[in-house]
Amino acid sequence: MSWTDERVELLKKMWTEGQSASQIAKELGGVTRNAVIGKVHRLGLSNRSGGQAPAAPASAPKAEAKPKPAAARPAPEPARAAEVEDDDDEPRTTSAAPAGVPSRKAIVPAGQPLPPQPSANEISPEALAKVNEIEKKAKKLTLMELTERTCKWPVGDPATEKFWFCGLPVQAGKPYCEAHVGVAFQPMSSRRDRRR
DNA sequence: CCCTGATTCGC
DNA sequence: GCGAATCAGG
Repeated sequence: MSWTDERVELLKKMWTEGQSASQIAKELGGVTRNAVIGKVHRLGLSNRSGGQAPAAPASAPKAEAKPKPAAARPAPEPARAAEVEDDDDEPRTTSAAPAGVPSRKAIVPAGQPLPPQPSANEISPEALAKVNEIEKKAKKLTLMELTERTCKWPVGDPATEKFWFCGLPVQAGKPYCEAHVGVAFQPMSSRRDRRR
């Protein structure tokens, strides 16, 4: 595969959107993430545009050159339904998942395990905010698409069609992504202390 | 281990 | 210019 105009554009677009090199590579097809990264560099969009690279004299051994793209991202793009096949014309009874803590106001079949309900009470507002944030980027995987390393946090009502799993990459050996781990594993109740 | 981007260097 | 291999970090 060669870097046609279109492909380069898609690359730019996705990179700007904050997609990872591997995701871009997957989307483009026929290239590896290395290829993508290499191209990104050649195109000179490794760092955020606008700002000029601070003149880095060859004599300066910049040990902390970490132009992390993440820091470059000005604002998360609004979710654009691209690859997700969402063509059912089905009436959205529950409507799009409000995102946030998996809510199940609707009917939950008896006997069905509820989604991980974080004790419904005091959860770091920050953690919740974080969850809301990342759920916009959720891959919205189906049960079948889950792997050992995709976040298995359920969103929506299992009884409806509008149900999916976060699907973002988990980090350690945890079942959830970073954000969801935050609300899933609460630090044990700060019980004054329970000396052994 | 999984992932990320960064860099190098033969092609 | 390209990208696999490698490096460096989380």
